[in-house]
Amino acid sequence: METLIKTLGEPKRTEILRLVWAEELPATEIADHFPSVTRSAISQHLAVLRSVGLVNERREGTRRLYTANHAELARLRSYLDSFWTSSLDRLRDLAEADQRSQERS
Amino acid sequence: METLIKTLGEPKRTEILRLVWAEELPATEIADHFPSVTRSAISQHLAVLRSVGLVNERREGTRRLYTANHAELARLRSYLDSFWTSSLDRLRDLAEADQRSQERS
DNA sequence: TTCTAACGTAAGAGTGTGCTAACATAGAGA
DNA sequence: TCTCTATGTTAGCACACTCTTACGTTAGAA
Repeated sequence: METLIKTLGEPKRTEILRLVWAEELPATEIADHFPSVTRSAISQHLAVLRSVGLVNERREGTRRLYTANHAELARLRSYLDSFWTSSLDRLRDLAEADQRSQERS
Repeated sequence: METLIKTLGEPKRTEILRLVWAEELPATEIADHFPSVTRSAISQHLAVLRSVGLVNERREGTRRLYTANHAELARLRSYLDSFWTSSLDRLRDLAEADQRSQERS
């Protein structure tokens, strides 16, 4: 999960994720969306996204077509949700501990 | 938003956030939860969390009490949600463009 | 088979990040 | 006032990260 978050900390990678979210795109076309950096840089970003499973790769001849892996981003979403639910658990635990201490007094 | 994600990319900071999620804690007590690193390291992490608004600080004498800022994490959650909604928009746009091209043929 | 397009990969430079050690500050008591 | 506790800050080291340049690979076209 930590590597997943770190991967999204890079703005170009989240932008790539947006590009391939609803549309399958070849690497070159993705790189064309970033005129400021080299194709190599984008290729390396794609490698990172692939390594953490945020995108899927499909080969077609010499081309490599990428799509976003929605499920993996969904995992991050529910991870954030766990912050809230675990806080409810924690509040419950605190309340119970407080009640026990009052019972003792 | 980028800095917000980068802040959570560090596991000790998310752990700190969990600690102060439902309970106000002084800096020393937070640092005590991390025997492997110096108090100074935790102090620096707290400074980062404070700078992006993920925690609130309250001073009481020489102590500084920290609580999580739930609203800021909620912002990140809805940012992730925007990935899905924007994809719906994008799918709609693609569908409409496709329909127009079919109408032309 | 020889070219070329579409990729990935390796090496190195420059920059950022987390940590420790040492120092600074500010209240609370004695 | 002197001291102790709680805490932040700074300098510097080690490591990780992003980018460019240069090179390697593979599949189709000529």
